Amino acid sequence: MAYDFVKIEKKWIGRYDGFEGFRGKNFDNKEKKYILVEFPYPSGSGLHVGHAFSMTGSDVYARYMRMMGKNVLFPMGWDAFGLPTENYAIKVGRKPQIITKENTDKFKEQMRRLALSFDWEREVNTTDPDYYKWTQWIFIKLFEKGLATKEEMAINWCPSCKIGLANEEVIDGKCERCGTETERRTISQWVVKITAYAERLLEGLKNTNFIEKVKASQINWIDKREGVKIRFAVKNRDELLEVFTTRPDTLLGVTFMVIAPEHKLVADLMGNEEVKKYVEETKKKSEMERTELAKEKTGVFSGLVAVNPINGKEIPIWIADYVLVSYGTGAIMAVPSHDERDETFAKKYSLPIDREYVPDEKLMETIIEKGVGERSVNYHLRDWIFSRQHYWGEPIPMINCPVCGWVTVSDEELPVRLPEVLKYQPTDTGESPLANITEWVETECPKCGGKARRETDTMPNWAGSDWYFLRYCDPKNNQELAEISKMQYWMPVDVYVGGDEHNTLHLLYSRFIYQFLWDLGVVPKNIPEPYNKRLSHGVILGADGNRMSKTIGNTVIPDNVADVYGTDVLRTYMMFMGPFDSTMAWNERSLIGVRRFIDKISTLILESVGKYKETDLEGIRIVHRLVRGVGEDIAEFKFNTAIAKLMESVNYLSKNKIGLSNNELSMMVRILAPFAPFVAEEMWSRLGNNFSVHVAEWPKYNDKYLVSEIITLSVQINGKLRGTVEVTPEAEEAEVKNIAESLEKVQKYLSEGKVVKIIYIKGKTINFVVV
RNA sequence: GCCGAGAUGGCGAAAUGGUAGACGCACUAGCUUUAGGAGCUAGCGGGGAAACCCAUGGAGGUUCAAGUCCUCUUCUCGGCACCA
Repeated sequence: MAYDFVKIEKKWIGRYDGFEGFRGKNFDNKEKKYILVEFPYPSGSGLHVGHAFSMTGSDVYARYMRMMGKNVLFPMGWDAFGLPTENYAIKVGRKPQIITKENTDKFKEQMRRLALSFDWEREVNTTDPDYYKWTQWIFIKLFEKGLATKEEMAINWCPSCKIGLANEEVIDGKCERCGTETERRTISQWVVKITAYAERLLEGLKNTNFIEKVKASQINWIDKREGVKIRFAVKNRDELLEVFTTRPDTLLGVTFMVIAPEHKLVADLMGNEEVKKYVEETKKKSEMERTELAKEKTGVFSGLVAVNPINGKEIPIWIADYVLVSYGTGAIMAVPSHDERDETFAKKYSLPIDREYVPDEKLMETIIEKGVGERSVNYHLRDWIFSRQHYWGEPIPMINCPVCGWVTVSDEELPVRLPEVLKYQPTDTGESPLANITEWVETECPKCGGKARRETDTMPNWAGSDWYFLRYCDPKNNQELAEISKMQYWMPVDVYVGGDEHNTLHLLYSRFIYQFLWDLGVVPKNIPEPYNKRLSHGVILGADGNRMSKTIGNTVIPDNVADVYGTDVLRTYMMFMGPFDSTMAWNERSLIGVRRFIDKISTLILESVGKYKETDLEGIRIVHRLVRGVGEDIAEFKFNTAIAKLMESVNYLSKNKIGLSNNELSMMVRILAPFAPFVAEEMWSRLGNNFSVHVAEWPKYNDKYLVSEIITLSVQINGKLRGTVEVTPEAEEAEVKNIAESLEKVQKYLSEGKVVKIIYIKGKTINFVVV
C-alpha cells in the first residue's frame, strides 16, 4: 500500500497553517474570484458531515480556481449568536462568550483537518464587538431612514424559549426551534420595513445568475399580485370600505363583503354583543388554532351594509377571520360564484350566490372612469420583526428618553457591548433578560443628557449574516464596515454556496440590507446585487436513508471517518457520492471503493516517478483528455463525474501498463490535488517540485491530443443498432457506407428491403433507412 | 391547492437527440494470501441455445434516430399555503 495517509498528512498539514498561497490579495492584477460558502453556527456538537460536504465542494472549486491563475477569496467565519449557545450557557452557568470560543476553536481544527483552504486572515465572528459594531451601525441607519420603527404588535410568542418569533420562524403554529405551540402576545417590537424594497428585491433578481429554483423561491416569497383597490360606500356612514381584488371583472358578482376582525371599522361595532363575542374569541385563538380550523370558516354579520359602486346594489358586510388584516386592505368583496373560499363561507351562513354571473373584463375601465378605484399592487412579503427578547444577540443600539423619545446611540459609542454577566435568564414578562441588568440599562440620553434607558431587545440571528460577505473584503477595518475600494475589487460574490433552507430568508434579508447600503452609498455604485451565482448544495442522509440525527443515532462525524480512511479519501468520497446538489445517503462500502482508488493512483504515480523517459502517444492522449474533462467538470461543480473520469483513466493506464513520464505524472498529480490535497502534495514533492502543488498552474491540454486516430461509429438500420465500424474521425460518408455495408449483419438487413435514405452524422453514426 | 426538483440495474449513479447503464458498491467464478470484511483477473439490466427481442414511472406524439424534445398522466421529495 503506497498510501500511508497518517504519515503523509502529518508531514504536510502544518505547512498550510498561515500559508500565503491561500490568501486573497487585495487589488491583485489577476482576475478575482470571490467564492463564498455559508459560515456555520458553531454548535457544541462540532462540524458535521453536511458542513464537511458543502465546504469541501466549495474548497475543490476554490483550489481549482487558484490553479487556474485566479486571485481567490475563500473566507470563513462564525455566525455565532444564537439560542443553543445561550441555553447551554445558562444550563452550565458559564459565559456564552467562552463557550463560543471553545466551539469555534473546535470547528476550526476540524476544518484544518479537512484541508479546507480558507483564508484565515479574514476570519469574522458575528459575536465579536468589532464586528457587531457595524451590525448595529446598519440598524442605526435603518432607523435614521425611517425603515426601523418600534410598534405595538401581536407577535408569535414561544412560551418555552420565551422569545418572540417572526412569522417565518413559526412552523405549523409551533416554534421552529423547540416545537412548542406558540401564543399571540402584544409586545412593542422593532420592525424593519423590508416591504419598502419589495419591488427592488424582485427586480434585482435580473442582475443575478441564481439557479432557477432559488429565483423562484425569492419570487414566491415576495409574491407580487397586481389588482385593483375599490371603494364601497357604507350605508349611513361617512367612511368608505376599501377592498383589494385581483378580479375586478367579478365586481358585479359580489353578494357580500368580509372584513377582518381586526379591521378598523370593527372597533365601533363593539356595542353589538354578537360582534363583540366573535372578535374576542378570535383574539384568543392561537396561530395553531387558526391554521387547524382553516377549513371551518367562522364569522358574524356586522350589521353594516355596503353599496356596490357600479350598480348601487346593497350588500351585507360580514366579519370573519379568514380575511387577514395584514394583507391588502383587510377587507374583501366576496364573489362566491368565482371564489371557493367565499363560496364555502356563503354556504355556511346561507348568503346569496349569484351562479348566473359572468365576469366582465370591461368593468376594470368602468371602475377607473367612475373614479371608484385604481390599480394597486400587493406583496405577500411582510415587514420584518427585528426584536428578540434574548441575551445572546446584538444589542439594538437605541436609547429611550422620556423627553426625546427613541434616540440612536452615537457612532462614537458603538459598539453597544453586551454586558458580560452570568445571570441573564429569560423573563416571563416578555422583556429581554438584559432588562434586569440595571447598571447597563440605565444611561443618559445622547440628545438631552437626561436619564434614559437602553433598548434591551437584541437582534435576530439574521442580522449578523446579512452583511458578513462585505466584511470579508476588509475584516479589520474600524473606520467603516469595509473600505469601498476593497469591495469594489472583490464584490460581487461570484459563487455563493449554501443550503436550500437559506434560499428564501437569508438570501432575501441580505439582499435587502445590501440594497439599503447601496442606497446609502457605502457599497459600490456599479454593483447593485451582492451575489452573482447562488448554488444550493445537497444533503447527506444517514446510512439508513434518514436525516442524520443524534436521536436516531445515524450521524457521521467527519473526524472519525478521517481517522480511519484519511482526509483525502473522505473528501474524495464525499465528492464522488453523487451530484453536488442532490440528496444522498452515506455508504461505508463506497468509501472503501474510493480508498482503493486513492491507493491505486498513489501506487501508479509513486512507482512511476523517474521510471519512464517518455510517455507514448496513447498515454499522452489519456492524460490530456483527462485534464480537460476534470477541469470542465470542476468548473460546473460536477465533482462526481470528474472523479469517475480519474478512476477510469487510472484503471486503463494500469491495466494496459502504460507508463507515464514525469511530465504526464505531474499533470495527473495537479488535477488530483483539489480532491486529495495531502497525497497530491506528497507526489508533487516526490516529483521534485517545490511546495505547493496547490498553487501550481493547472495543466494545459493540447487540442491535438484530444482527437483520436480511430473512432467507433454506430451502424444503425432504421435507427436500431446493428453494428459498429472503426474509421478516422474525418471519414466521409462514402467510405463509412462502404465499410458498414460490408458487415455481414448489415448486409442481411439491407437485403430485406430497399435503402431509401442514408443519414450520416460525422463522428457519431450512420443510419440506413430501409423500407 | 400553488411553486420547485425528481423517477434509469440489487444499490449510489453516467449519458452535446446518435452504441443506455460510464464510474463506484454489492454479487458470482477463478487466482492469491498464514488469515481476512485484504489484493488480482473475469463476469454482472431482463428473456433466449442462438439469431434476436424487451428495457430509462405510465400513455400518446415529433424524428431516420428519444432517457434526452412536445402533450397528458401517476408517484416521490423539498418549500409555501384562507394572501382576496
